Amino acid sequence: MISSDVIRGYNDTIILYLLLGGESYGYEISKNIKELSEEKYIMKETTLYSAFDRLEKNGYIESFYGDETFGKRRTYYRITPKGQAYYKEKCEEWELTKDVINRFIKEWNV
Amino acid sequence: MISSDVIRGYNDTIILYLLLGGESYGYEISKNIKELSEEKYIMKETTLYSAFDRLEKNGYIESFYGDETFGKRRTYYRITPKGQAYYKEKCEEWELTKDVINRFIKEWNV
DNA sequence: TCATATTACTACGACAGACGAAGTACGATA
DNA sequence: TATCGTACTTCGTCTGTCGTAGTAATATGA
Repeated sequence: MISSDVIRGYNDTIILYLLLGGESYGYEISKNIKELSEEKYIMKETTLYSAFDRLEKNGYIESFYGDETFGKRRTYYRITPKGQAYYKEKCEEWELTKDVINRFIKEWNV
Repeated sequence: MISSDVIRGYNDTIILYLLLGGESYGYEISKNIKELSEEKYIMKETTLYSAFDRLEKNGYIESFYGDETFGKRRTYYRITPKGQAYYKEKCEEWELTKDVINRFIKEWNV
């Protein structure tokens, strides 16, 4: 399992990535993260929803209510152009980060 | 420049890596990080020294005073066997983390 | 029919780690 | 005499994560 301190800086990016694939809502995104990571990373609910707030405050996503006539009402999110630009930036940063951290990592493939 | 939230989970690992190369002290480690990362990552002093405290509390490093007869007295650190084991663990975790985050990253090499 | 599970959140409070600002202490150089 | 570089230390703030708990609706099974 991956410790949250490691992935911390990428929670927002992970959410934005999934929203690039179309509008979605909390519970679905949570399941998608679990699936795509093959259970190796599970984002906690509170972490997820606080990330939505932060992303919306920054203008990276927009929220709206679904028109479900059944079940509990969902809050849907869609990525904004600003969010897409931010996502792209983060992807570039990631390549740099990988490169830098790798310099401090040894390979133990013995 | 790399944002600190990203590298957060690896500050301890970075320090341990440098201590694997031999005993050292804060200021030197700070400079080594700067050099090895080619200025792409600069660990803040407060972050560095609080990491030392944490690492020592966890038994991953040991501290001792240098016997400088000039200049301000340095606190040296050396990595313990427990610290080496922890470092190794972190290296393995890093491979997993890279793999997971990569699944949420797009390549923009256009 | 009653309990439990699943979906879909919200609120609250605690905690850890990063970091800015400022200060201390020493030596070397200009 | 002043400033720069070395080598830290203290203090307080902020952000993000997360545990706990609660709400609200539908679906499933005994």
